[in-house]
Amino acid sequence: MNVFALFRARIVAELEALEAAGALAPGLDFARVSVEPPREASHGDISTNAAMVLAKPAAMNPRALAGLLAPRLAALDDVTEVEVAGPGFINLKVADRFWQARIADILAAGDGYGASMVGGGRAVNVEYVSANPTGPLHVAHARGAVVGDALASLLAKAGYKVTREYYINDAGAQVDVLARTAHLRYREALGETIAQIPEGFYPGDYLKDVGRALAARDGKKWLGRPEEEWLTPVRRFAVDTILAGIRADLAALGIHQEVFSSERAMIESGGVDRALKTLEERGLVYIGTLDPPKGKAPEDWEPRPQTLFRSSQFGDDVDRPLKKSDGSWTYFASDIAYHFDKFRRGTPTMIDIWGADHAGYIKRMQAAVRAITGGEGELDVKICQLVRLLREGQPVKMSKRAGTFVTMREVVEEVGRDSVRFIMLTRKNDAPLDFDLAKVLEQSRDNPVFYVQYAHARARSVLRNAAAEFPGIDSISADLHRLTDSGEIGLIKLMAGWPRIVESAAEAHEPHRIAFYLYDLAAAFHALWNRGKEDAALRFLLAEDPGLTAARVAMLRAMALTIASGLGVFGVEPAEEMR
RNA sequence: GCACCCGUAGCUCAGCUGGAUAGAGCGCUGCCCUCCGAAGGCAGAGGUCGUGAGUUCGAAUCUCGCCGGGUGCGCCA
Repeated sequence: MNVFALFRARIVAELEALEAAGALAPGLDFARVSVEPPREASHGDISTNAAMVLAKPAAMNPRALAGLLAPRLAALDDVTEVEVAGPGFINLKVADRFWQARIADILAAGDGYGASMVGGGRAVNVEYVSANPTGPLHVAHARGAVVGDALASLLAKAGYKVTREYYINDAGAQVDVLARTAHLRYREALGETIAQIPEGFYPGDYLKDVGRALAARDGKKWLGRPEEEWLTPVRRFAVDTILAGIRADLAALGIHQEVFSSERAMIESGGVDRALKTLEERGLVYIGTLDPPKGKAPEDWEPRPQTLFRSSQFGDDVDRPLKKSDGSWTYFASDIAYHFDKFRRGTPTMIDIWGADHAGYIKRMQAAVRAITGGEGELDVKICQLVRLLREGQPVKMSKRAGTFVTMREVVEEVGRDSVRFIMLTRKNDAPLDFDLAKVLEQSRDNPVFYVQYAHARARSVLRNAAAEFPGIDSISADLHRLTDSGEIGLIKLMAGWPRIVESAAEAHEPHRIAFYLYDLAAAFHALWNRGKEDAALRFLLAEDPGLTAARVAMLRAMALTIASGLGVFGVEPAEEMR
C-alpha cells in the first residue's frame, strides 16, 4: 500500500465534497494535487499542495482555500494534527497507530513488499546490453546490463508486463571481420604461424579459442578455400560461439533475457523491406542529398543522393539516410525495422539501454518510432555513461585495441556479482561512474554495498538471537502499539515509504533511486541500533519485557523484508551475516 | 559549427518530475565500546546550487543566452 496514494484519495474526496457543497467552484482539475512527505520532518508526515495549485482556478486565496480544507482533513481517521503553513501547504500528522499497523502489512506481504499495480499490466519491452557478438563483454557492458535488468525488475514490481530483450547485431561488416579473424585463428590452430594480427582484424586472444573450436569441429575443410565458400559458415560459427560466451557472462551476473533477436534473421525475413514500405506509404521516404557536417567535414566528403527518411518532421535535426551509397541498408534502417518489429509484437512502450557513444542517435530513433507507429509507439532511451574502473583510486588500464581490455567476467570473479550489481546502480544512468575494485570490498560506511548488507545482516543476527533467547516468540500477534520511540516510528515511516519509491522510480525509469533509499533505510536502522547502546531500554531484545520484544522483533522482520525486497529488484542476495 | 549529457560543501554525489530553512558519504574537529556485530553511532564546522535574464504564489529543478567539462556528428555498428 502506498500511504501517500491512500491519503491523496482521501484528500481528493474531501475536495469533491467541498465542490458538492458549493464551497468550491465546480469542475476543478485535481490532477496537479500532490500528496508527499514533506522534506522537513518537523512539518509533519504528509503534505499537500492542493490549496496552492487550486487557488487560481478556484479564484481563491490559497490560504483561504487551505482554511476551508484543513478542518475536513483534521476529521479524517488517523489524522492527529493539521496545520496550514507557508504559502498554503497543508501538513498532516498521522497517528502512531497508523504507522504501527504498517508493520503488519509488511509482514503479510513478505519480501514482495512494495509491489504495485500502477503499471496496470501494460506491456513494456526493455532492451539492454545488445553488444556486438564480436567479443566477450567488458566492464562498460556490465553497467548497461545491470541497469536494464534492474529497470525491468522494477517495472515488473510496479505492475508492468515486462519483456527482457537482447538485440544481436549479427548483420553488419563487423561480423565479417570477426569471421575473417576466426578463420585466421583457425589456420593458426591447424599449425600455420600467424606472426601478427593484421590491421582491421580483431586482435583479442579470445578468438584463438574460436579458431581451435572450429578446427576441432570442421578439421581442414576450410583451408586454402576462397573466402566466398567459408565466410558464411565461419561467421555463423564464430557468432554462435561468441554469443554463447556472452550469455554465459550475463548468467555470471545473474542476467537472463528471454528474447534474443537476430538482426540478420529479421533482415532475411523481409523485416526491413516491410518497415520501409510502411514509411513510404506515409510519404516519409525520399531521395535527397545531405549537407556535410559543419566543422568536421570528412576529407573524402562528396555530395551523393541517398534514400532518406524525413526524421526532421518528428523532432530530429536533419533527415537521415536509410541506404548507403552502394544501395544497401544502413544500420539505421534495420534499427527502424527492429523497433517496428517490437511494436508489432505488442509492446508499444519500449525502453533501450545504450552506451554513452550512442547518445547522438536518440533523436532519430525516437523520431522513427513515432513515425512508423503512427504515434502509438513510445521509445525511452537510457544512456549509460562510462564506468571508470579503479583500484585504490588508481585507474585500471584498459585497451580494447590491444585486445587486453578488462572483461566483465574478470570483474565479477574478483569482487562478486552482488557487488557489481549494486555499485552499477549507485549513480544515475547518465552520470559517469567510478568503480573502485578495492572499495567495494571495504567494510565501511563508505561502501554502500556493505552498509546496506550490514543492516540486513545485523537485523537477521538479532532475529537469530531472538529465536534462541525467546523460544516460541510470536511476532505475528505482537502488540505493535508498544513501538512508540521516535526512532522506531521514524524507521517504520521510512519502511512505509517503500511502495511509493517503487512507483516513482518505475515511472521515472530510474532504478538508482532504490540504492539511495536502501542506504537511507540502513542508516536509520544503524542509528536506532546504536541508541540501544546508550539506553538499554531501546535494545531490541529485553528479557524482562517479552511483549515489547515481540513488537520489536516484528519491526526487525519488516526491516529485513524491506531491504530484501529492494535488493531483490537489483538481483542482489541479502546477506545473512557478514564475513 | 551543430546536437545531446553534465556543472550542487575541499573531494565523490543525492535532491522524490516546481515546494517550505538545499542533504548524505569521505576528509577535518570533538565525543560514544563491561552490553543484541564499534565492520557502527552522535555532535560541530563547511553552500552566491557555473553565470545572467525569464516564466509564477514559489526555481537547484522549467525556458532562453552566455561560461566550463564530456560525448557524438553521411556511405561504422
